[in-house]
Formats: sequence, C-alpha cells, structure tokens
Amino acid sequence: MNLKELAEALSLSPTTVSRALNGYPEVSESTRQRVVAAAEAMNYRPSARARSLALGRAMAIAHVLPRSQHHEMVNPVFTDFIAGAAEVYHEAGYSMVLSLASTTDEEAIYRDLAAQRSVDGIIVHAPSISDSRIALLQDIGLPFVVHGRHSEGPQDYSWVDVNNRRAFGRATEHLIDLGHVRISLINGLEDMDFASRRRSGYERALTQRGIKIDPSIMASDEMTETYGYEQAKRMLALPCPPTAFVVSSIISAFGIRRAVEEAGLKLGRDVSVITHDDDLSYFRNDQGVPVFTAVRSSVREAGRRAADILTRLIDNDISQPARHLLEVDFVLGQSTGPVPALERTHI
Amino acid sequence: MNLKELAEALSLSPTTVSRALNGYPEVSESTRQRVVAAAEAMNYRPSARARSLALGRAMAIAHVLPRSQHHEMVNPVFTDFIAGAAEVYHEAGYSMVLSLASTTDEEAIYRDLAAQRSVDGIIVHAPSISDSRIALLQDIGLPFVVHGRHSEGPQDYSWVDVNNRRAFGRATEHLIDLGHVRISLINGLEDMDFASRRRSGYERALTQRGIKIDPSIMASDEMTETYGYEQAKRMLALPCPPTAFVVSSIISAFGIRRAVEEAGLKLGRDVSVITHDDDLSYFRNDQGVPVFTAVRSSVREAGRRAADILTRLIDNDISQPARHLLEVDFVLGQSTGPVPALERTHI
DNA sequence: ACATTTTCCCAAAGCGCTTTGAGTGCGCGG
DNA sequence: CCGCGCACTCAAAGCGCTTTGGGAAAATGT
Repeated sequence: MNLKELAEALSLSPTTVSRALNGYPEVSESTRQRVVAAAEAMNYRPSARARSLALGRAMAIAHVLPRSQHHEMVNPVFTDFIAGAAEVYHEAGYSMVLSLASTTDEEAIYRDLAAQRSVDGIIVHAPSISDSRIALLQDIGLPFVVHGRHSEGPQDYSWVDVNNRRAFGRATEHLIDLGHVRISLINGLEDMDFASRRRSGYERALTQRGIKIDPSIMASDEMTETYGYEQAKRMLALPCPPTAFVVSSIISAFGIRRAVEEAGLKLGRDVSVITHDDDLSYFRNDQGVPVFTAVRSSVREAGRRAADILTRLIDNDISQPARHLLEVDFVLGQSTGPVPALERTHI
Repeated sequence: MNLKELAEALSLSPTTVSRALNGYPEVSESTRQRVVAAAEAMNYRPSARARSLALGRAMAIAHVLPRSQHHEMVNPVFTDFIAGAAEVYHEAGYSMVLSLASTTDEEAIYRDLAAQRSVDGIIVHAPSISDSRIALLQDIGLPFVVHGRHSEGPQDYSWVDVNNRRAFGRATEHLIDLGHVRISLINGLEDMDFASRRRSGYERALTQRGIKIDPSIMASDEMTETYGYEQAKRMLALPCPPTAFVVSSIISAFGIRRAVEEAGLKLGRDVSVITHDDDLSYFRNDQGVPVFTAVRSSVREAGRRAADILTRLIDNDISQPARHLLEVDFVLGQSTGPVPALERTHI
C-alpha cells in the first residue's frame, strides 16, 4: 500500500493525500478526515525511506558504541542510557540506529554515517581524554552530543556529563573524614576521560588533606566484577593494605565486596567502599539502607538529557552548544564506616 | 557530493559511475578503477536512503526490546546479544535499529516497521509463553528470528534458543545428587517462555526423584540483584529453609550470595547455588575456579546465530525456518557442595 | 572491404514520497 | 451577467540512487 494506491482508492491525487496526512491547510477538513480514515483502515504508513529522501531528514539518530578490544565487551550502562534516550526519541519521532565500533574503524564509521546521510545526528559514547572524534564530527558538520567530555581538544560542542571530579573528591573526603588514610582507587580505563577526572578528584582530595598518593593501591581497567575482585584481593594482601576503596562502577564494587568477604572481613566495618552508582535498573542500590555508600547519578537521566539536546540541535531549536553537568547524590549506605581502631595506630 | 556530481567530475554518466562502483561487468576495468579512485578521493558514499529506495532493501534490521513496565528496565543481557549480532551485521553490511517497546504499543511498533519498510527483518526478544508477536509477524510477512521460543501458537518460525528445560533439569539433578532436597528456584518473570521452560525442567527433575514441589521456595520476577537478595533472605528465614538455589541469572545469583553471607552462611558449604550464566562480558564466571557453579551458554553467540539466520532469511539463502537449540556447558564452580550434615537428618 | 559481435557507455524511467506552481469550480460584489 | 478572489485539488518536478534497453565505437570474422 503506497501513497499512489491510497490516492487512487480515494479518487484523489497523491498531492492531496500527502497534504491531508501531513495536516496542510490547503486541504479541506472534510477530505482530510476522509483521507485519514482511509489510511487508518487500509493500514497505510508512508515509506520511511521515500519520505526521508524527499524531506532530506533521516529521522534517525546514531549511537556509536565503542567496543573495547580487550574484552570485546559493551559497557552495560549503555542499556540504561539508551533506555533513557529512547523515551525522548520515541516522543520526537526519531528512530535509533546502533553501531558498534572497534577503535580502529571508528573514524570510518562516522564518516560513513555522515556521507551516507543515514542519520540526522550522533550520540558519542565514552570519549577518551583527547578524543579525535569530536574534531572529526565538527569537521563533518553533523549534529552530535557527547555522553561525557574530553579534556583536550575543541571545547565548543554539546555534552552531558557527571561532575566526576567533584563526585570522587567528595567520596574521598568522606573516607578521610572517617579516618581512612589508605584509600584505594579502582578506576575505569586510564584513557577514558571520566576515569581521568575521577582520579583527579581523588588525588586532589588526598593531597589537600596531606595524604600521599600511592600508585600501588590504584588500579585502572575495564570495570568488570572480576576486575574489582582481583584488585581488591591483591591489595588486601599487601603488607599495608587499604582500609577503604573508591570505585568507579557498582559492578566492580560487587567484586570488591566478594574479595573482602573472602578475606574474612566485613564491609563497612573492616573495609569501607564508596562506589559510583549509575542507578542501573538491574542493580538498584536504593532499597532501604543501600548496600553501598555511593555517589549516584542516573545514567538513564543522562540519556534523556543527551537525546533531548540532540533533537533540539537537529531541529535548530538551539544554536549554541549545550552543556549539562549532572551533580551526584551522595547516598550513605552500609559499606562505609570509621577506620578500624587497629589501623588507626598504623599511621 | 552525490552520484551526479561525481559523474560530472569524471565526465561520465551517472549510470556508468553507479555500475563501476557496484562492480558490474558492463564497465571496463580501467574506468572502474578511475571511478573508484575518484570516489575515494572525493570521499563519496552513496546515500543510504536513496539507495535503499531504489533497491527496495533497507539494509537494516530492527531489534525490538521489550521494556518491562514494572521497573522500566532493559534486560542487560541485550548488550551482549547485540554485540554478537552486530558482528554479523557489520560483515553483511546491515545496520541495526533499536526500538524499545512497552508491551502496550508493541503491536503498533511491528506494524509500523513493516508498513514503513524501514527494515528488512526483525529480531524478536524475550518472547512470552504465547507470544502474539509471532503470528503477527508471520501475518505481516517480514522475515524475523526469535531469540527464544514460544510454547503456544504457530511453530513454523526461526529461532535461536538455549535448551532451558534440560539445563535446569541437569542443574536440579546435580543438586539432588549432592543430597539437597530443599531446592529453591529463583526464576524470571512467570510469563516469559524461557522461565516457564526452566521451571518445567526444575519440576521434572524434582518429581522424577520423588521430591515434592514447594511453591514457598519458588519465586518469579525481573532478575535484578535486589530480587535475588530479597527472595533468598526471605527463604533462608523460613522454618525449613532451602539448602540450595537454582537461579535464572547471574545477577540475581549475586544477590543470593549477598543474602547468604549476610546470614552468616558460606556459599558452597552451607548453601549451594547453581545459576544460569549468559557468559556476560562484564560478569565473567570463568576465572580459575568459577565463583558460581553454572549452566552456561553465551548469549553473544546466540546473537551471532540469530543475526546469521536472519540475514540468510532476508537474502533467501534459506527458505525453511531455521531453529537453533544451544546446549549449555555445565561448569563446576565454588558455589555448590554436598548438603550440610545437619540438614541431612532433617529429611 | 563489409557484416557481426563485443565492449563500453548513456538516456530515461522508476523507487515513494513532498512540494511548487498552476489550474478548477464556486460564491461574491459590482 | 461578468469578473474576481477563495477554497480545493492536481500535474509535474525533484530527492539520489539503480536498472532497463539501447546505441556508438571498437574489435572480430569472412
């Protein structure tokens, strides 16, 4: 069923039918209703391909997810980010196309997307510290919004990010307030911008309070459960083990929890943990007293914001780049407590 | 840069350029190379929209993810499934479009996708026991592959599924072999087909070994960490608590682990757990001796298989519906052991 | 030398929609 | 009764590509 057939069935011209369906004033209300009813009855939908060809708009937005070459994994926070973004797209009539990119063919993928004109805009995920994609996209001239930021390179672009530096600063300070000195950082991959900001917040807090930064209790990798476990296990076996951990992901925090308990210690008493909490739908940390003390920021909300900005950018509702810095909630859970008395003497 | 401009730049007709780029034999090798080189140099890519309009193929595949109304959550196993599927699509030149559907507008979404001809095929996720989408899609006539199956309704469709019944039968039998009698089932949502099959495997094993099925130690819900925790906590407080759990998701298994340890018990000694393990990239359960004894089947592999079947279906490489039943690996981990002596006398 | 393939290239139509520019038929005032 | 504006409707062009059906030049056969 295409427009022409529908028009014939109605004894109208395609022009009139098209105008009727798109609500143009040139067509009388009575025929408009007739057309709409017929379209409904015959289950007619305009072909998205033809429509977007004529309109010059794809009504689609691409999400390019980097696939880490180490574990070939896709970061699970994307499900929630995407769920948030999808709400906005659905509302605005956009569809979402997903590309997984190994860092090698990434540039080619962006160029293709732009040259093929198959999408109207792009959401950039997981920017690294000096991410070449941003300059590339500016060069290409396709609207885009970054989930996160990059520290080095052009700054006049739209992004939605968490105040990572402050969040990890606060987390670290809180642990210091509780008397902890040996505070470990279990962070994401070193070249990710968010990881670098978190480390900077952590280091600044330590330095300000006169605590020396100790690389032997800092780690950086893909944030899996196993990673958290292994690092915690290793560090707890050190001659002078950490009494607290600041962690970049609740998933790794679970791994730390496992290592702590395996060592016969108790979370919140013998060892404290503060984690970043993306408020993942399948890892809610908000029932009663949360399991983990956490700095929390909903990644789903970030998805909504990013999608909202991007659709506006495409519609030319806004011309200036929009930045959105989300502050975290500091939620007190069961995983933190004062440094054990025994340790205090250690200092 | 479009085809016409490129053709003009080369002093050739659009026809010839198109044929050259698509490797038709009617154009001489020398001009073909000239065209390809120019296209490369001028960074020309055919417009996907125009191409698919002319070709009648969208070169796109839709994944429709149901969004549960309870928690508005998107099942995190999708990231891995999608990662697997994306590998195949990339190879075959397809792009992937994602739709999140609340169960209410689901039917409309499928009809739209079909009528708009914006995709060439669909992957159906998370089928319920009698899933109306399958009959709907057959009716519409769009190629599709189901990740999972449905038990009631038409059977002549393509699917990729895990042998859930056997997997959970084996898991349950293993626990019985270890002397367990009070075996709990922590399952997914009741109306999901996979959950029903798993329950059936569990119940059959119990029945065959003469153990009564006890609904008070069976639960069914969205498989979050919290859910596992809460159910385990509740059940461990029963007058006659379970000594073992069969669990549908490693995420919930972590919740159970938390409840077990909070109760001062030890996994694998006091309480046994066997979980289904999708081999998620961020929850690897395969380092050294796995944390959990598990029935494992890579959901990423399932994604690859489903995508492979779908692309073949679209290309008419296969005409018959293809079914693919994946068997699980039974991996022995640290979370299982013989029933505690104390409990044995309980029987 | 001419007829006949073969090789290479092109003009034009068509995919299904939107949109421009141009009619129709109607009621209205003069 | 005529001409004008208004309210509707339509034919046709265009979006950027593929593909059909030729056609001219070059290569081959006799």
